[in-house]
Amino acid sequence: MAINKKEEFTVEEQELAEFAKAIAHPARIAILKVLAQKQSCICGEIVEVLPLAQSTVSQHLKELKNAGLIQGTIEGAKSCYCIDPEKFRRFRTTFDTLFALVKNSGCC
Amino acid sequence: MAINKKEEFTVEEQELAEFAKAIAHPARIAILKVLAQKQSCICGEIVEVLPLAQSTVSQHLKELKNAGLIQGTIEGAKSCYCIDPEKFRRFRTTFDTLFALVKNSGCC
DNA sequence: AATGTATATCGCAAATATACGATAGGATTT
DNA sequence: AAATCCTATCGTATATTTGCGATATACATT
Repeated sequence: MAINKKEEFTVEEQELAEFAKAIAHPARIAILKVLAQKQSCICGEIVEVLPLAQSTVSQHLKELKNAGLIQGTIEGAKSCYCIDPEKFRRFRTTFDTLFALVKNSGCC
Repeated sequence: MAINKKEEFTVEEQELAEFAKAIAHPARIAILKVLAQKQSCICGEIVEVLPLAQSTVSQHLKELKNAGLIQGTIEGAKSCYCIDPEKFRRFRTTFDTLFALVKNSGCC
């Protein structure tokens, strides 16, 4: 049981689900907001602002990076994370495709 | 460990995370598409189309219902599910608020 | 009343996510 | 060179999600 059946859906469905999962936690939304506001990309500042341990924040950053919504590069001793607006546009396009289908759906 | 820290974020962040979680699985996206296309709301047809057991589909429907993205009413012996466009608009608005912050975010 | 049909829920197993402390390793500072 | 700082990763505990079969329930049909 609990076999992974995700592969049996379309690529678009899987892609949108992946994006959605990336922002399916308030901590990760908060991280994105911090990155957007600061315009710069200091990891340590995120840890300071969030009510989570450093290791937990690092894990959330990794998930956002895996989904492609942020990029991370090593900047000397520190790590520099920043939003990938391109991927975010793709996220919105994919979501809007679903929304377009759904928005005029009548109810019984 | 693994204490739930979600409460420590803003209501908006929690709300968007909830919506996102609802569509964070390809099966649930597929269900929404079926409901949107058919315009009517027959649960049995969803089970036929998806590569999942009836009980699993029922569970996914429950999660979509909990998130408010669909409504479900008992229609005789059958159950009638349909999309709630109002909630979906709210989803999009909440997402767009994040997107607006993020879209012009420069990178290092 | 008995049978069949449709759907929800229970109980379980496996997988994944969440969270932390400890630790490792690479820079920077002293 | 040693100490310190920053961040990633490992190990671990717990919680949640995913999936199914079996069962219960509610209506429909015979």
